[in-house]
Amino acid sequence: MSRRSQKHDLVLEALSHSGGPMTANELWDQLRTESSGIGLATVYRALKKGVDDGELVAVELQAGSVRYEMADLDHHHHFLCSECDRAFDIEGCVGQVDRLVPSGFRVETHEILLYGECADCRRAK
Amino acid sequence: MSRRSQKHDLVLEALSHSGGPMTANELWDQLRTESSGIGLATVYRALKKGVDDGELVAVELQAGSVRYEMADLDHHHHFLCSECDRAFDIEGCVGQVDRLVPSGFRVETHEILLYGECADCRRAK
DNA sequence: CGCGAATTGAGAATCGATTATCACTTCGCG
DNA sequence: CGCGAAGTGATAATCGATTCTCAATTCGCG
Repeated sequence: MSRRSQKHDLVLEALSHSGGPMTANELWDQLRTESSGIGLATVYRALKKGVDDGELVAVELQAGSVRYEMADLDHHHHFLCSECDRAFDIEGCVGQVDRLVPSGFRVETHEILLYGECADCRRAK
Repeated sequence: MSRRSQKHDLVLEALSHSGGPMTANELWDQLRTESSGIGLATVYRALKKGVDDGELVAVELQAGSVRYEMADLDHHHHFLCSECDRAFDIEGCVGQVDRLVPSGFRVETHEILLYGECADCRRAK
């Protein structure tokens, strides 16, 4: 269960503490200024391996940016701040989502995405 | 209220009949084989103008692809087929979505996205 | 310590999506 | 018909995201 390398650990570590899914770039920004620093390529490598190993999942909330989150989280959804562009996890789920689907279709999963302004950005005004 | 050109009409026309939001490429594929043909650049121009004029809205359901739909549709959501990658409109909405949001956040809008297999793809098996 | 394998970082290369360019065509109108 | 403005299409250029390359570094282990 030990992770292969320190840098990969850094990435998974960061994701397990973040309050929401992060892009490669966000992770890089955060990690490169910390203690040891990290290269963008390494962030991408860690993310890819994480997904391959089933530890991470990719979430696509926007065109142009794939975010990643830990695969073992409970069912939840996301909030995307239109101001700072950060994504936040949201607990809970509304019921009966699946019954919206037209007959003949088969639902595998669903995503609920709330758009708006996060607490930090509201406070900052 | 008359639209500026035939080609722009073609694009809006196609979108008003599609059962869901479409990408520039999907529109191009569909329109270039029809009667008059159309260039990809023109599709993009029509989409941009449509959004600027408020007739179209962009919907981002996936990383890497922006789709467009008519702006005057009733509140609805989307189904994305994991097989053929097409998007479909879904009528209705579950209630109380907004109450999921953590305190301090302000929700402007929301999207519900169902993933699965569409009727056509299921039938084709 | 000392070697071979794996990891890393910086930057180049690539990739798909979108936009810009420019010569040609079409349209509105006198 | 004849002109100028607007629209169009093919393709080149651009853009941001991601991947590749390769030399340097670090790690596991005898």
